[in-house]
Amino acid sequence: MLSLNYRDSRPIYEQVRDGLRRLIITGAIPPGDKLPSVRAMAGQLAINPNTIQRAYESLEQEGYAYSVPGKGSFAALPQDVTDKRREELLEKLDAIVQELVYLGMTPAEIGRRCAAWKEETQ
Amino acid sequence: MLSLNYRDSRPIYEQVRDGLRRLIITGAIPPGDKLPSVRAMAGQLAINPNTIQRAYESLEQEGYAYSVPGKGSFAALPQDVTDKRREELLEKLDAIVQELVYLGMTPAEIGRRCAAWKEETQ
DNA sequence: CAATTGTACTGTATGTCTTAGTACAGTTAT
DNA sequence: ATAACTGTACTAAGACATACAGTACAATTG
Repeated sequence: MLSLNYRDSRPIYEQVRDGLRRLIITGAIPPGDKLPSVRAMAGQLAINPNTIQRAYESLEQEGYAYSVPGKGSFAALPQDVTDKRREELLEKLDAIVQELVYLGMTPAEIGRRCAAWKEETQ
Repeated sequence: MLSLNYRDSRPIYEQVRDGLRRLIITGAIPPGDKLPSVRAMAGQLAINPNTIQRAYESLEQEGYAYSVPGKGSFAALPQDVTDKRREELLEKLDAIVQELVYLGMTPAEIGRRCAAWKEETQ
């Protein structure tokens, strides 16, 4: 379900959170579906349950999950959260385009590359 | 010349390095030009000289600068470094496009936005 | 009742970041 | 030559984040 990269400079709990966010946004984990329990996820990834709990807390604070004591944690994907995420990504997109332009690429060239983007190439 | 954001989660030395990289890539600091001395830069930003030295070390390791003991540190922008940077940025671009597509935007829509990018709007 | 769930603690170990201070060799300007 | 600069290399200390270990409790489920 998820994999950790210990060469990555990002903390483990951020890798877990970002990985789950990706699975939720892509629909791999539909909203309402139950996430693995804190202890199960920790055992599967061979890390401390506290680290998973922290990842779930962060994910819940972002709006991509909610937890019910005694029942479990569940995926969520409300409209306002996706709207906010889209704005964040567009800001990053603009910054990257700007630097690419300074590095010699034309906006049209970058635009063609984005428009030609295909899911199966990823 | 540069500004620090203490709310930013990135360490200071990375902010300095990234800021200088940007100034060099955009041409604000032409290759061969002298960067502020470690101590001058530290005084201007009101931080420790060690932190600036670390930023310069990192910048030099990336290839955007070179240092000469007794003389100073200087900007650089060799072709192979810009090529590598462009590859890094294109990878990030693809990842962002992928997520934007899952969030409902079409590749064509994203492509148009990039193609319409204007420097003066930044 | 027993097992599982999320949650909340305490404590410890480790690594990174930053500052402070000192020192040395090379370069530049006086 | 002398003084003032330059990059560079250390040590030491403190603050902070990360991760792990262990324990505990209330709510839910079988």
